[in-house]
Amino acid sequence: MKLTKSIIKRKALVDATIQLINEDGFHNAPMSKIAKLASVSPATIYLYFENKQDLVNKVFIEIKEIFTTFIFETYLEEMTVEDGFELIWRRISLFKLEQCKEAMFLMHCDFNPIIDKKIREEGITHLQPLLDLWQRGKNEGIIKPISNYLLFAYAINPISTLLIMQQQGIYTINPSDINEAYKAAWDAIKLSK
Amino acid sequence: MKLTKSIIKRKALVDATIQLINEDGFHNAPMSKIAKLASVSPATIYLYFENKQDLVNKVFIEIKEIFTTFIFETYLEEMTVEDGFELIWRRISLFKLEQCKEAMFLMHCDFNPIIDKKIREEGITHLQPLLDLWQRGKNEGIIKPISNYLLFAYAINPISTLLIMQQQGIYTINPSDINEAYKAAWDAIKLSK
Amino acid sequence: MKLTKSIIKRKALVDATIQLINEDGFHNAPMSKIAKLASVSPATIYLYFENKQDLVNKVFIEIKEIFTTFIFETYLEEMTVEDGFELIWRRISLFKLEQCKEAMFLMHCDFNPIIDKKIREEGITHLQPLLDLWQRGKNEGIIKPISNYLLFAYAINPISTLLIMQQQGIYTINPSDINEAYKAAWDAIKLSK
Amino acid sequence: MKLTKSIIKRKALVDATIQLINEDGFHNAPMSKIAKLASVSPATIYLYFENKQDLVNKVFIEIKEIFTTFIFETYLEEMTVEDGFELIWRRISLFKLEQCKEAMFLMHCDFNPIIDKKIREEGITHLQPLLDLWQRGKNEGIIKPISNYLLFAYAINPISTLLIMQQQGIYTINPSDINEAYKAAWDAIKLSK
DNA sequence: CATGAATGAGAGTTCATTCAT
DNA sequence: CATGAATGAACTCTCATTCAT
Repeated sequence: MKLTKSIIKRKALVDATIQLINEDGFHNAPMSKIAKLASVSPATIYLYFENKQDLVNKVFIEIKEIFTTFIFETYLEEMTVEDGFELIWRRISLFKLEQCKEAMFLMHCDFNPIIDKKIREEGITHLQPLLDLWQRGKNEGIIKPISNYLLFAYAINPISTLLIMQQQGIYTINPSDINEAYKAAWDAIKLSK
Repeated sequence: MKLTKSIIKRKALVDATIQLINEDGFHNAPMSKIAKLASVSPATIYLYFENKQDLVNKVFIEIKEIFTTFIFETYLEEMTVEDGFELIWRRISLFKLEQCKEAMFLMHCDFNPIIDKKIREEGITHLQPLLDLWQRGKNEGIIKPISNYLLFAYAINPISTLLIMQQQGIYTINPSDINEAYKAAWDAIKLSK
Repeated sequence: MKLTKSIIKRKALVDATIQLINEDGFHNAPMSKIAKLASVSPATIYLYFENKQDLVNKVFIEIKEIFTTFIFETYLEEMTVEDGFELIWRRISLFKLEQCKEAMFLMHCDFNPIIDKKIREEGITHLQPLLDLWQRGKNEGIIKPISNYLLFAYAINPISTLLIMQQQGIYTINPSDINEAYKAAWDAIKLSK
Repeated sequence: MKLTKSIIKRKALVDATIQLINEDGFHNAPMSKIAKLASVSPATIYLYFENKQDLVNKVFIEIKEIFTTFIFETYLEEMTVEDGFELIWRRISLFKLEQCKEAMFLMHCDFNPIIDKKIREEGITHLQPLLDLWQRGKNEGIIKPISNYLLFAYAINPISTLLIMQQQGIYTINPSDINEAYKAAWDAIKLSK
């Protein structure tokens, strides 16, 4: 796979978009600034993307894909519910902590009306293998028989809350937090006897 | 008497700001649109607020104050840790579900760089009575001995996640969810023997 | 002559106008600022003046009248040309140095297109007694037989140049300058044998 | 070649600025009007200048430089004091009469608080060769031993007064005036035996 | 007479987008 | 493919003026 000049430029644009929207918000991330950070002309953006909306949409879709691939990369359907959940949970946390620029960008888009409604309406369907695992857990009496959205809100999203607070400079996540966070996530959704 | 008119106009501006920033984001909520929704001239905004930044800052501070007052209104320090926590938790949920415009606006501001850093840096200090309660819970061996930020992320914030998803039209919270959510919150932070 | 409340307010407005236009220029001297400095409501200005243009025009005319009255107050037509000129010259200088706010304001208006053309077209006709004196001086062979405008430019206006430079903070007029200035003025216009 | 177009547009903007500020004053010379007179979009101004203040500052500095270069272009330090002074004086007059738009603009800026203080504080230092000449004249007992600012006010600035009056339509400079003006200037500053 | 509140019109400025090269 | 120059539209904000009281 040859990395032509074009691909490099496109990548630079995607990275610049992520960085600037994270730092300054969608407003205050003008095309000219994005272009400058990517070291291209503003006009060049329009060779790769239709317009600003399309740029943000495409970046969102691509990053989300990378995220989804990453978190399920090591997951096997044969795993037990608890093992599978922990694995996925730790992959998600790993991604959010190590690729936090990308993770922050996804959260921005989830929350702000900056990407097209249609794209955002997919909701949590990209987590399908996790949803399937939870279903299995419910069937086996291991996971609470509650809505997937509740499970998501209590088991998956809190780590994002921590990340946001860290990004805002009001909290610093330290290594032991991760284990404690996992414990809390599991306690929140597991069915106690 | 003379103040009445002013107060009405100011209130209309605050409401318009909340609604438009919720719907369209800070960008795409131009002063002219805010003015029109509040049925005043754009110039009138500047009689009540110094500029757009000041408008958003002030709305944030005022709504946050209303929120904080509301959630602790019925709380008494004599309550047991578990009773106190449940009470506060339910007041928070009640506010977020019934005054969801205001709640959404607060979340917008917590996440986006649209209000001044100094104001946002207060973090979760406005929840002081809850933090004190948690401290008591930790001392009594009832609450997990983990960071308040972790407790917040797992016990308080998930309800916001649900609200956002509902606002986005991808989920509808139903009455039984609230009880299940409370159970999950408590399971996540309580110290099991 | 009773100083009613009205007259006091009008005077305050005139003074405020002079001060603000001197300090900040016509632009940057908004009606609201003028009103505030005069301690009245913006609306009150319109009880005394038709609009901003009218305000500036009237202030100009009134100050110019005060100036003209002052500089000829002690002049007698029986004086010799040289005595009469020196007397008027020194009265002009005295006014410009001691009532320099008012003097600066007149200069502003002479130079800027801020007062109505018709009013400014009067030119130097308000100096009629001086022009008459110069005519006498020309007839008597004491003053150079050149245009009154030239005489004005060389004998009267330079003191304004000094005042402006002082106001700008690039020069400080000291007492001996006045005598030297008078000497230069006289040398410039007197007819040498 | 590529720069040509830019230089043309920039020049048009500078000219438009001079003309409009002369005619209407700093106030009443809105960017939109300047743009229209220069036949460009308002936004284009901001490609060449940071803002309105910067535009006026830069125009002032550039015109002043042209003026200074012009008036000393034919001057030689070997000249006698009287010859040198007459030469410079006549170059100054020539510039003010023939490039009167530019000359008027410089006067506007000298008088009004429309350019930055720092730039205006240079005062008459741009006339250094003339100031040196005057010093020589004082040493040789040819020029009155008085402040350079007095010399400036009486020998150099009066021609501006005439120009202003002409611009205002209340006087018309005729050719013989120039010689008479020079005579008056010299009489005002030369030391009589 | 006097006012504080209100505003329409227009100021300076920015920005997503286009186009000649 | 890539660009710098250019722009119309829209933004935030100001101000001379008015009006209900």
